Amino acid sequence: MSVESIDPFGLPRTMNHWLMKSELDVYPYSQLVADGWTHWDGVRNYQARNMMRDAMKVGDLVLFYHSNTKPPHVAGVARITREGYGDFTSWDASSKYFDEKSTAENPRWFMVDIEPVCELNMVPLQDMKDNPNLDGMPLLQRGQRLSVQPVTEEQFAEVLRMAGVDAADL
DNA sequence: GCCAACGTTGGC
DNA sequence: GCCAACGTTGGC
Repeated sequence: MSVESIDPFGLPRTMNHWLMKSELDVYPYSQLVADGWTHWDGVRNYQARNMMRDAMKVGDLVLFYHSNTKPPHVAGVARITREGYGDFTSWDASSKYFDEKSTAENPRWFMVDIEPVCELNMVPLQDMKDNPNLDGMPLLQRGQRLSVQPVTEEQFAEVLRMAGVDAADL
């Protein structure tokens, strides 16, 4: 079964699901709620960039994951509100994410905008590892460090179920 | 604090 | 194009 939405041309398409990592003490989910929306800047990994530039679509849902905390956990759901565009911090010389090879005319790095959808009861990493329904989820693979990852619709729904939420209610 | 995994850099 | 050195990520 696939979730469909309507694209600007009125054609149905399959919606994608994602997981995005944020360090709890850098940008927690509560900050996203307080801000209302944010641009997801500072990603400097080509695989992650390619997903943001090419694959993330408005309306796609995101598991918001807190890394570098005990326990690491999924904290909420977010939604893509703007598709990939040049990460302006990459051509801002005063930014720690500055990259001299990136310009506004020819961006090397991309970002998307997201907004909060709902906070979740914490779903700890260990609980996801212990759940056989999540076998194969990229986050749980050994050595997986990507800060932006795809998840299947089934995996997305299962994580929400673990938090006591029905994905169909979003 | 440790360290495994992995990406990037740069000499050759 | 290879690969050693180095830096980062991120769980533990």
